[in-house]
Formats: sequence, structure tokens, C-alpha cells
Amino acid sequence: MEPKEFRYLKQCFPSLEQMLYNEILEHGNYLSFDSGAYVVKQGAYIDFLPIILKGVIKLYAEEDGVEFLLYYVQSGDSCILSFNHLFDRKPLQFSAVTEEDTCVLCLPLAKVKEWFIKYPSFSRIIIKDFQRNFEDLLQTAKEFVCLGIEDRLIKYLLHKSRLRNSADIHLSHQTIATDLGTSREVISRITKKLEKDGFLLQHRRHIELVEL
Amino acid sequence: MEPKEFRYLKQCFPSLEQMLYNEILEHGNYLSFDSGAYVVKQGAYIDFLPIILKGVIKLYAEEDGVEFLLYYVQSGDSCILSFNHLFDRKPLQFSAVTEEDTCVLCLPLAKVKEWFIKYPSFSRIIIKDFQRNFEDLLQTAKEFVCLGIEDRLIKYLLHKSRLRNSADIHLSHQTIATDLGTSREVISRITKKLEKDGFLLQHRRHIELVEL
DNA sequence: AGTTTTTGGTGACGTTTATCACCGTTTTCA
DNA sequence: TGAAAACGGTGATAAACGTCACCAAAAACT
Repeated sequence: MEPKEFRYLKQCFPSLEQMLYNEILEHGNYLSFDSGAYVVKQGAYIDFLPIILKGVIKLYAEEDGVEFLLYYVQSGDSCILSFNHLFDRKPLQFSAVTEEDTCVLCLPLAKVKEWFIKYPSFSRIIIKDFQRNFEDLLQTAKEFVCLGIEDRLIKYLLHKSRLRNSADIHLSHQTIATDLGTSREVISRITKKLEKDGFLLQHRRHIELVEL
Repeated sequence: MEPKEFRYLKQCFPSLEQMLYNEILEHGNYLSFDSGAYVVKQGAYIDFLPIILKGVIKLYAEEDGVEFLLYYVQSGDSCILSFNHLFDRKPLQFSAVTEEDTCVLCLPLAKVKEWFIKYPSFSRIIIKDFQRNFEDLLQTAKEFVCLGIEDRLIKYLLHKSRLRNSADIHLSHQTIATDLGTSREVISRITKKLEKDGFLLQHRRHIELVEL
């Protein structure tokens, strides 16, 4: 493992048992992804637990040919990418795509099960992360039901802005449409309206949120 | 504890350590609910882990005045009602209503945390159940996005039918509408159409699915 | 028995959203 | 440099859905 990766590990999990660090060093596998890369694809079977050490990924679901964003997973707070394959061998029910350059630690499932019992700090992390994933998904589900596309777009833009800590969002209308599970024309019309409302400014492949 | 409740416990968790059974006997609290009762309400803080020993409950979310069904939790496969309050003190993000007479075992959170580390069989159950809850929620979210109301209604009716193992569903249009987060008129129109299509027969407060 | 509530049916209407068609501009790439 | 692809804009149209208004039958209640 690179020293850089060890630093990320320490940052993400500052208080693991020393023995667990050693085990992770021994059995963990590190992968680096450029922005926009698929980390895992819906339908695949994987035999490791992916943990985001640095970067951001978005989880996508696909159903009936429609793709849509579920929620984000990032290093720090909620960093574990998938659980549903943890104790049962099942195909993943979503895909994961990096939002920026991302460093992923992969732990073999057999070891994860072992450590889960052996190291309380480890099981605590998994459970806490699981909770956060569940909450994020629930929030998304609520928004699917209760919000129209305009409001969902606004939330999406604000989220992107917060994520990068910048008012400038470099995305095409098509990309946004895919994330929200709708079509480009719809996004074009709404951004146009939001521009007229003074909420944002449009440039080519670039939306600038206006400070309020 | 009643002998009946102990039987339910054994049925739900046939292979716990004997010591854990004893601890549950000592610290568990049993509640019985009639059909239609609220077990917990969204926004409440609870300091126990509710486990369905017998019966079925449905989880509801409420947002912007709209109520809608998330998924079912029942004794056996996925019986743990909530997780998001397990290690963090937060308000519940959904409500739980019984679908039939239901027996719930409540475990104090402090003990749950303790047992989670002490008994691998216990943590395994929690994790597995957590997984199932997540999967059910994800499935529901996908359906919110990809299916129209007609298809969601059909799935809903088939699910109800399977749940009770009967083609007769005793519900009013209003109840169904609330579950699906829509209005009664919409349900009335669709059931009418489905009746014409030969998918079901309508009676008062009672829908009969036609065998295909 | 008479009133109220619940249930279900239906027409009319407006909003939201998806889709199609077409256009001009910019970017990419061979 | 010239063709192809990506990007964004816009009008027309239709389907899906929520809402309002109103009605009649059945059930519950006093």
C-alpha cells in the first residue's frame, strides 16, 4: 500500500484497533478511479466490501431502462458502498460511478465477516454507515414521491454546489436529466425558468448558482 | 413473559445462544397490538429496538402532508422495525402501523448494543434484517420512479393477496389511495378499469382478484 | 326513524411531464 | 478542414394525474 493510502485510511477511521489496521494492511486491496468511472455495476456479483477512502461516488439504480440517482457516498461520514451482498450472495441492485478521482479500499468478504465479530469498532462503523445509507435512500424516496422535478432539480443543484463548495456546476443538461431520471428538454426548460427567476446563470455546460 | 410469546421468540430465532435467550427473557418487554394500531410514530424518539414476533406491520412515511407506504415488516424474514435510531439518538423517520394482530418484542437499546458485540448470532440477525429493509426500500423507490399508479396498484393488490393467501382484499378505495399516496378518485377509476379488463371484481369495501 | 358518515362513481378541468420534431451553435475528432 | 457528435432551445402534443364538484347508495350512529 502507498503511504498516501494509509493516510486516507487513518483519516477515515482514526480509532481502529492497531491489530485491525494491520489486518487491513495485509488483506485490503486498493483501487484508484478517475472521475466518471464505474466502480461497480448493477447486476454484478462482488466478493469484497468497497470503502471510499477519498472522493465521492454516486449510486445509481436502473429499472425499465430508466436510470436515476439514488444518493451519494463519500469518504468520511458514509463511506461504505454496498451492504446487500455482505452476508448473502446476491447481485448488486445499483451501480456506483465516481464523481471525482476516487480511492477505494476493497476488503474480502470473508475477512469482513471475521472482523465484524472480532472488532467492535469495525462492526460499529458498518452499522453506522448502513444507517446513513438507509436514511439517504429514504430521503430520496420521499423526494421522488413528494417533489416535482423543479424542486428536485433545485435540491440537486444545491447538493452539487455544497459538495464542491462552489457556485459553479459544470454539467450538461443531459447529465442532469439522467441523474434525475428525466429528459434533457425538461431540464432545459426548468433551468431557463430558474434563470429568469434569478436563481442561476447559464453558460455552456456550466450552471452558476446566484447568491441569495 | 407468556409461554405463547416465548414460542414466537423461538420460532423467529431458532438458533440463538442459550445465554442470549435468558438475557432476552430478563430484559425484553412485550407489547400486543390490535390490527390498525400505531406501533411507533414518525418523529418520535424511542429507546428500544422493536422486533415483530408475530404479525405484520407496514411502514409509512409522511412528507409535505402526503402519507405513503414504504414496505412491510413481518415476523420471520425481516422482523426488525427500525434501525436508524440504533446507535444515534434521532427521531424515527417513518411510522409503523399493524396490519393484523401483532406481537412486538422491545429490547432496550443499551442491551442491544451490548449483545451486538457479545453475541455474533444476534449481530448477524440485525445485519441481515437491515439488509432486507434496505432492499425493500430500494425496490419501493424504484417503483416510485418507474411505475405509473396503475402498475403500483396492481403490485399492491397482489402483495396484499399473497400476504393473506387470499384473493379477497377487504379494503376501501380510500385506504388504498392513502397507501399509494394518491387520491380516492384515482383508485376508483383504475379499479373500474381493471374490473373491465377482467383482473378483479369489485364489491363494497372488498376487491376480489380473478384467477388468471 | 332520521341524520350523519363512509363509500364509490363520474365529469370537467388544469398542471405536470414525457415525447417528438426541428433548429442552430459549439465541440470533437478523423 | 470538414464531418459528426454533443449541446441547448423551443413549439406542439398527448398522456398521466391531481383536484373540484356533485351525486347516490350503504352503513353507522343517535
